[in-house]
Amino acid sequence: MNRPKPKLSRIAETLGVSVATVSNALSGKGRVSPELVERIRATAAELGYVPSVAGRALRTGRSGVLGLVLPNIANPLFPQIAQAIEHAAAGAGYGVLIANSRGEISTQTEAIGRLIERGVDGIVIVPRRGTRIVEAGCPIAVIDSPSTPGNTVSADHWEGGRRMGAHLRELGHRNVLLIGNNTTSNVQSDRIGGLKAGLGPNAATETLWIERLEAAGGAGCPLGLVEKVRGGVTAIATLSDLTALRALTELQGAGISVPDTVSVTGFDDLIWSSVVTPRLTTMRMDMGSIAEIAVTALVDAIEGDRRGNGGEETSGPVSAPISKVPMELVIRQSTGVAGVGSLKAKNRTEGELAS
Amino acid sequence: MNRPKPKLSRIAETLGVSVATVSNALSGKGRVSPELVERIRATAAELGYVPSVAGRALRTGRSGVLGLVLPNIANPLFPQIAQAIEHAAAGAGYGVLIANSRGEISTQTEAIGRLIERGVDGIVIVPRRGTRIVEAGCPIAVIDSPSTPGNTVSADHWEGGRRMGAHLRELGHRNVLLIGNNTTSNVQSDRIGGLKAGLGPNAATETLWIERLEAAGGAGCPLGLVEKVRGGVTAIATLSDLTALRALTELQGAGISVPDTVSVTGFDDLIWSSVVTPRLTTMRMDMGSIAEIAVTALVDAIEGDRRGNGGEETSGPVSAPISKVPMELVIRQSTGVAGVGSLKAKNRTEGELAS
DNA sequence: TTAGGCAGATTAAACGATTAATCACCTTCA
DNA sequence: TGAAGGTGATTAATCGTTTAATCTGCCTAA
Repeated sequence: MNRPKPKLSRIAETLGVSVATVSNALSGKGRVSPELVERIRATAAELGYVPSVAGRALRTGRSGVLGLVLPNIANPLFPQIAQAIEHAAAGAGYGVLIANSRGEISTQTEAIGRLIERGVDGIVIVPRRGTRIVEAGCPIAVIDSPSTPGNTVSADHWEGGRRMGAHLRELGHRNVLLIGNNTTSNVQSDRIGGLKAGLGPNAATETLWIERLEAAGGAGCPLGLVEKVRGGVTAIATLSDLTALRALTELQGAGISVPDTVSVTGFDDLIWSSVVTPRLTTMRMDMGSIAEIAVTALVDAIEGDRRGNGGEETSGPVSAPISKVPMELVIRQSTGVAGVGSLKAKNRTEGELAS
Repeated sequence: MNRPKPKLSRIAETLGVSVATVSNALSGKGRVSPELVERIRATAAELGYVPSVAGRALRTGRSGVLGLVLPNIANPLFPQIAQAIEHAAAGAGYGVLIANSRGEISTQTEAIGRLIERGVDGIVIVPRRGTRIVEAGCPIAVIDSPSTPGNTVSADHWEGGRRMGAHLRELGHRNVLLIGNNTTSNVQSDRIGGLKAGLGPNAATETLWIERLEAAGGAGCPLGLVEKVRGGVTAIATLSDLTALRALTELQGAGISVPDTVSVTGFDDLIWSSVVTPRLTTMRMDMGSIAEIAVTALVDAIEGDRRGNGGEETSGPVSAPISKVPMELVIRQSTGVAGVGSLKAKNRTEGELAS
């Protein structure tokens, strides 16, 4: 059991051929007779040969590693993104190096720098809202929103919003409260725009921004939803499942029934959306497709550098053939027909504990 | 602006010295006169020199990259872990390559293999429950539970449970429902054990396992908490915030007040715990310390290979001086004194309940 | 005076893979 | 018979860094 990491030269001397031939056989590039290729493959497998990434990287100038920069690694959406990117990258033969930018814009630049120093071939980045990445010294795939300049691919947030709005309209909701986090996010503006379009011109909407509310009331302060419901709101459409959850518990804690009295919707289909009671109606992103498109575009740019355009190094955002990926409406239990259990009917319905 | 990636030799010829001297000066290893070191440092900075990871890796045999394997990348705890590990690794000068094992045991082995092929110097792994990692061809830091053999470091889940139990006992709870996911997790057994110890011998406890419940009732099925509360349970201690959330909404949806009628506790302090109403009392892990200890132990093993024990390569789980990190009790609004708003009191005010 | 020692540099050999250039040999056709 | 062409393999250079070994003066002590 004394095999100190077999290298090309070991295979070569085992078979009595040159390293170059072994390399050619394994990569299928040079001219090697079919039967020799077969023998080389066999002994390589037998010896458990694993090419040295370092050696290859040094020679070819490419590391086979992609960087992944996320705006806020603690974001509950992160697992989905990371998993999807990792999977897509692995499929294309790339590894994924992570870096977080902790929401700070300076840290984001620094994180990119660290990745470059580590020799990544390309970077997938979900930019901090309001940031625009232009240059970085290597190809970049930007996942933000279709309305962001330089965006490579993302979910079709506007259309997602529109369909969610339509869903509520079809249920008869005409007085809807919209809740977002902050006004500067392109993703959130897209969703809001779509939501309003889907609800149609006959619906009355009001928009609440949590960031503003908390600036006054402190983090985690009540959103004052009970008053809104008393004021006639029959549906609350949030721009994130986290907010939906916050709304849901605030309402339930006040004894307001969801969805009988008021419907609640979210966005993103986060992990808990399907375990809470009532299970959350939400709009899911197809992270798999998004990741696949982003990684493919990136890899094309990386490998195109070597082949096609002689020496013209891509450096900056790449573009993909498809840049908007449809979202999927997941109808569960938190939305219902408007007016079923209006606040007046509340006492009667709540009495039936066993229902 | 024509700087095609300055390398050592460029600095060398700019100053008219040899590459070796430059290398020595920059690494502080050989013998170089202080003033020359200074000059070399200066021109290196001026030229914007960045060492080639590939070249260094090839020569030293070390890549400066750590692998991170997670049992289920979709786990809501993942962001915290990934962020902490990435931060600790960056502090030690290492990058982090991610790999997910999608919960499958075979995928976990395969993920480890891919990391090794990419030349990682060490691996941090949160093993799938029930798995035991013995060998992998490089140093490994295992983050599981103190009662797992081969564990490197983890939170003190038992003590965390004990303190949570004590908290409930002090509030007067003597009839407590425990909810876990599955019986095979060491982490969960530790927490349950501690919980029972903390509640003391005078408390009656019953344990619910979600995995079993769902095997019969389907994923996301009701946990039947209302009946338990009717049966006299005054507190529900869950082994995860996700479960706590599930319990909380199930109770609230049925019109049961938390914490007046029943207290609910979680574990892990996940992102939403502080935004739901009532905010969740939970037990937080110090992921920062855990990650720091894991990475330090790993780096010691990696760099010790080269120096101390000549040629004796560490390969497999490493151990750390401190292996149990205290958890922090976060008391918020979901726990209260037992018996404040018992179901009987509730019945009297709100009228009789059906069935 | 000279051997020894040391500081401060240089030389040169790796590390493992890729690849352009070259070579030896065999066919084939003029 | 000999030149051209093709096939299958080899040679050798190269990627950028590290590091053991070596070299060159110069200072000191015997």
